[in-house]
Amino acid sequence: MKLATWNVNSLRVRLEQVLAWSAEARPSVLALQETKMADDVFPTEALSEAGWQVEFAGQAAYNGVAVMADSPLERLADALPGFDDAQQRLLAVKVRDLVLVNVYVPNGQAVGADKYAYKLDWLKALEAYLKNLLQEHDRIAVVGDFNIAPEDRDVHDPVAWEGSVLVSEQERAAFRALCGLGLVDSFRLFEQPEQSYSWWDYRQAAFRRNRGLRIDHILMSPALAKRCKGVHIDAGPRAWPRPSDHTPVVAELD
DNA sequence: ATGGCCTCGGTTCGAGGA
Repeated sequence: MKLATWNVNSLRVRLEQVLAWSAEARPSVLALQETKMADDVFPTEALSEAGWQVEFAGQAAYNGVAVMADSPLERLADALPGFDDAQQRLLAVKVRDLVLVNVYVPNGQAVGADKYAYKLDWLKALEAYLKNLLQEHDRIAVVGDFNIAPEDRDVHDPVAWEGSVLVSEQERAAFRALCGLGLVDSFRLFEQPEQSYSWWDYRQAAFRRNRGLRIDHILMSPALAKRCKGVHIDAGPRAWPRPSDHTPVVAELD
């Protein structure tokens, strides 16, 4: 089975691309971020006509997460427990024989900004939530847009980016703390092309010049990682007309 | 280079993203 994640930067704008890509790639589970739409306008009908079961937790204009799958979905959580958050950034479901936690981690805007503090607080609450979840379940995948490039090799120009938001040491430490719970960055379980990225700025012809960051991730608990046969970034949709600035990341599991 | 580009809400531009 395939497990995929994609920040679509507006599901309203990208619905046809999501339908096209999912029909071609045939993931069993696809986690979406930045759907940017309220639940009452979510395109349930178009997706179910294409054979997908869906769960979603959205809001107008910003944020919003959703999961589509070829199998029944059971919602476990649509917010971080104990964290007062007006923004829809998390959706945890049971699907097939695993627990999927779909996250849209805050961007942080700039190191030291209020939004940066919110990002770090959010990541702390995520860590606490996942610590508990790992005590209850063996097979867990934590996927989505983490807005963190874990290492310099995940950054096209580490010198230019040094210390800035998405790569700062505090953000990277928060990412490592998640790995410290036993979760593994599944992409790095396998040999990968150098300069592999999942996001490219819309400006400066960044995609054509491959000036990107790897900030979209699929973390796996040990039991799930054992079943992982490969992970790749599918940069195809980033080259389509009117693309999202992110592209799908795909894991293959036994 | 103080930016460049894209999406949204709601107007004819500002906020937010990364």
